[in-house]
Amino acid sequence: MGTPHVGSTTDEGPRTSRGERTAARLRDAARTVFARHGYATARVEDIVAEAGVSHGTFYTYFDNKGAALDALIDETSAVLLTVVDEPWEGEDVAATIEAVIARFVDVFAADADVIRAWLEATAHEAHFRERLREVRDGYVERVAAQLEPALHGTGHSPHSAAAALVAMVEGYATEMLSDDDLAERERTVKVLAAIWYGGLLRLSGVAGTEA
Amino acid sequence: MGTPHVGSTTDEGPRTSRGERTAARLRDAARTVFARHGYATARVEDIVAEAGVSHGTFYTYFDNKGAALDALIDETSAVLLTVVDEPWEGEDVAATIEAVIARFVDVFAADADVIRAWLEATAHEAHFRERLREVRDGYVERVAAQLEPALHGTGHSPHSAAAALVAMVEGYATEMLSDDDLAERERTVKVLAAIWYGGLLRLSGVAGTEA
Amino acid sequence: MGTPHVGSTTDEGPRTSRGERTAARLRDAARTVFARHGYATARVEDIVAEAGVSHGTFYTYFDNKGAALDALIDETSAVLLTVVDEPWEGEDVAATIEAVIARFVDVFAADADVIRAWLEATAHEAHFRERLREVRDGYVERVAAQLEPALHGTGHSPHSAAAALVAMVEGYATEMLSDDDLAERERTVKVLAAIWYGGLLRLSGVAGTEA
Amino acid sequence: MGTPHVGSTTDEGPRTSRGERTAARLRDAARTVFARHGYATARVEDIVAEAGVSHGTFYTYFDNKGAALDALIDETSAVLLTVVDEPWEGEDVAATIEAVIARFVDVFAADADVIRAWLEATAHEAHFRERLREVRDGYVERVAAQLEPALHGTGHSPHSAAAALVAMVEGYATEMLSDDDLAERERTVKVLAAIWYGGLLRLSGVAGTEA
DNA sequence: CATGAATGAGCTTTCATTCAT
DNA sequence: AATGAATGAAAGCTCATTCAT
Repeated sequence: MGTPHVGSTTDEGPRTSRGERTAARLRDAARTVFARHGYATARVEDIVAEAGVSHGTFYTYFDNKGAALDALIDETSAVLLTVVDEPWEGEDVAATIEAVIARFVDVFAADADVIRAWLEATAHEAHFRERLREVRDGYVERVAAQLEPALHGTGHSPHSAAAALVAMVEGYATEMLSDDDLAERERTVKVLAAIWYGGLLRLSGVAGTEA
Repeated sequence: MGTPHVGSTTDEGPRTSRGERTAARLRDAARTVFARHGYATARVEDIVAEAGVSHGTFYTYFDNKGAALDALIDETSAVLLTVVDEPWEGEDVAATIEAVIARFVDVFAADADVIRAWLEATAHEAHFRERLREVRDGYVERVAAQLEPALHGTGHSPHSAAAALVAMVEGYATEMLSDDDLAERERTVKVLAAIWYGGLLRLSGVAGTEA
Repeated sequence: MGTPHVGSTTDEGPRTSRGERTAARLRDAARTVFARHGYATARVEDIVAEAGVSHGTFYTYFDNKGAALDALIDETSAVLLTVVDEPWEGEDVAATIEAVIARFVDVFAADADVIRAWLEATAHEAHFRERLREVRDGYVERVAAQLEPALHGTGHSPHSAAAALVAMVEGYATEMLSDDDLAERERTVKVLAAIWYGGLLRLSGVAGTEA
Repeated sequence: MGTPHVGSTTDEGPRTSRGERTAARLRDAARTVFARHGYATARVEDIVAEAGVSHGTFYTYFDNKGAALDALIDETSAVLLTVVDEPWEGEDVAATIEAVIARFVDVFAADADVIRAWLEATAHEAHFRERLREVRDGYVERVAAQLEPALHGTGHSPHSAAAALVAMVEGYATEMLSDDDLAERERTVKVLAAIWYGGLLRLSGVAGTEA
């Protein structure tokens, strides 16, 4: 929130409640417009039109177009980090995995628009590439740490395994999931959890000699 | 600019061998530049500078920037469809899966630059969105058909499972793999194959009650 | 470039008085530049230089070059239609004709620059062709209606006669008249009026057997 | 024919009969394309496509686009000058006038496409303005000379009267006449001749006191 | 704080013309 | 003579950003 865009040091934002309302309108508008056109193609004019404010007002709240995306990413990555930091261990491993995946899928589904714009922006701005690496490395490492004991001595890198599992969840959730079909979401979580769990068993050498 | 452009197969092009050489130079240059800047930020001027031709020459071969990406996608998707259509069945299921994944990872690694530009372009041009859906649906369906027998009666949708496994391979290969470390690539293929196979066992109900 | 453009009445434009001033400056500049180079060869850059504003400002007020000509045509054709609608009948036919012609010549002389650009533009844009036809048909029909009684039963079409007389006045006024020589203008009006009146007599069969 | 464009001193053109054929094809094509798009908007590419030759061939025959129009104007103005120089006096003045007008209208109708392109080109190239003035002055002066005796002592300038009558015929013929309706053409000639003759009577003071 | 006119660098695209083959 | 690829100087138009009000 308010984290300035790269190179900027001033904290954007309003001091009054009227200003807070305008800022919120602009964030919402930016999100809508990024979802509609993508980040690169979105025009500041579209955003202010959507927000119902004048052109100049945008720059009262953001240093530039990138800062608006940054503000959205602030929120999304905060939520993602929260999810990563939630407790993970549990009696029933399969159920724990399913719970973790469900939480991730929920976040991805809720913020898919922001994430897609973010991913797109990584293609042309190093700043967004870095922010993505930072957050993604965060949860890949967290997952890798969880996998460590199970993979110990198998020759498989926990990091690789974590990256693969994360790629699966992320890719499915951001690109293939329609954001309103709740039943589909539940089925998806079950499939992802099964693959994750079965994959882990196989990686750890516990199962998979049959069939 | 979100503006649509002409179809995928450009009728532009040379009638002489000199022209063929120029066209190839432009395609290579486009690829290099898209890899460097992303699609949206790439300028035609960058491409012609890289190719060592004049500005106008670009338009002798392509209607616009999008047409250049289309030409690259033509090649990449042809290769992808070839991989999809290669034989799939084999005595040893685990080995077969590993072989298939290895082929996919090879293609993705080889054409990661094109694919990343393509993915980015889906954000602002419907045309590229459609081409991606077309090709991706192609291999998701192919994979789903393979999974069908194993998942029959389990309540899991072959399509979802296929989408998840494909997302894992695609995501890992295009975003997390450095394109020159061959050893890393081999380890990765083993991990992906293990997850894929173990996940399948679990999905099909064969294994996974242990642990 | 033969490309069509937006309608005649631009919704572009200023909401402030400063903007109104800029718009007027641009209209004047466009007129000057069209007079100097013709429509096709005139560059937006010439217009903004003449108006003393930046390049982008032009597009705040007009969608494109054609819209600037449209704005000028709006004014000119409004004046022309006014002249057409002024009273026409009078005691002395010859004097009435002279008065009407004088009014027309005045308008054509005053707006010859716009009209010449307009005529030129009809060569490459259908839109201007249509606007011309609309306005010209307007006064040709008005004149034809006046001639009707006199030509009744003569076998001559009032429309043809009107078209011929209008062509004479239009052609003379826009192409052959220098716009500052007032004495020349007065002599011209007398000649045109004499031809018009004598021509009518002859067409109506009243005179012309002599000589 | 072969008169080079302004500034050029080489006589364009072919030495062989094959070359002559190509030149003719290009002239025809230029005429067609100028008629379709106007002079400014016509592209050399359109002309060569219409002629069925390659791009470079155009420049074997013409120094530039203007030279192609010049070649067409060469033909048209030659015909116009011929008409002007044809005998003019006759027993029956009214009949003579009608004959002269008929010849003019025929030429204008036949070459309306060239003339329209020529008129348009006067808007942006001084060269064509000069050629037009030259030819037009030619027949205006010729007509003025004919009117001289009749207008002597009336206070009306023979030049003005000639210019008005020429403007009428030119304007009507190039802008208002459809080029294929022969009956319309005949009626038009009668109307123009009547106005011309009646106008003259009036100008010379012979008639017009009635009505 | 909000407004919206003004800026101008930047990018795409076009097309007359040249020239090696 | 004919070809068509290559050139590069123009334009046109867009849009992030600034700033006077």
